[in-house]
Amino acid sequence: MSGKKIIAKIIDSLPDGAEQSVCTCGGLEGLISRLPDNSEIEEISLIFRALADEKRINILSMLEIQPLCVCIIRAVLDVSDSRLSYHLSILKKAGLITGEQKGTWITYSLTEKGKKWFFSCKQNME
Amino acid sequence: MSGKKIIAKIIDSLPDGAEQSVCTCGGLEGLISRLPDNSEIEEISLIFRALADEKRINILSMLEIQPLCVCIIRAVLDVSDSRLSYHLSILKKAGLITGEQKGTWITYSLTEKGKKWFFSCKQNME
DNA sequence: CATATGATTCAAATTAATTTGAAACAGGTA
DNA sequence: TACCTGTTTCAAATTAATTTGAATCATATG
Repeated sequence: MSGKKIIAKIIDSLPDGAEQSVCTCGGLEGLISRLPDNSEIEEISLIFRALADEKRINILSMLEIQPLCVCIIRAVLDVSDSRLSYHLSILKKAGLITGEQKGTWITYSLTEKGKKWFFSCKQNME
Repeated sequence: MSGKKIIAKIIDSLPDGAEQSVCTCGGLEGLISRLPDNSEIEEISLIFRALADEKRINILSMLEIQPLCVCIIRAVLDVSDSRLSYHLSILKKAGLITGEQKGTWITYSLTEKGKKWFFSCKQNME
């Protein structure tokens, strides 16, 4: 079934007058065409899922002050090693932080992406 | 146990040299004092949890274009009524959208908060 | 090389979020 | 009133995220 036909079918299922209410954007078709594409939506929600945890927000808050080794983060947050590693890995996968080995220790810091997102978060909370 | 004593205990548990690495922010104590407080952290993660879902990002994208009734959103996203209601309720609880009854229909739109967060999300994705 | 320490990985258990379908609710109309 | 339609609510089932503790890895040092 073609795109046009699918849209026609959707419109058909709407109550009377609903389609007309979509007036400023080229109807249902215009609406659908202006949604972000799937890969972008996936990337956005990967980042938001990474940000959607209190421990991880605390980690970002600490790293915004200065790069820190795992043991300091661990001490401040009072969590187990493996639990902290898990949260760090989520932030790393989302591209918000990066870790650099320095001898035995690993020092984490915000990436540019991490700084950008955390900064706008802070702004929006003001 | 007092705050100072707790911090002293934490420092005690750190490997040699770790505390000295926290140099630019007044040591562990300075670090802890600069973390956001709990209520703020909770509010932030409520918002991020609301944003951490692909359907909900799509909903916000649609509402950014114009206010829409439930049946249009439902048609575009192709989800069941109850599933859509669930996602709308999450966004509403986070204060990102608001619904206004217009006759039989309910029209949802972005709140100021919703616009602010969604805008900075778009900016960060550029 | 053996050992110690900082950090990660893995699988199992727990907890939280999402989906589903049935039932209920609310406004409009005959 | 009774009914229809758009929407929400609820409980049960499913799926995803998080936590836990043991095992492993990696680097430094005796």
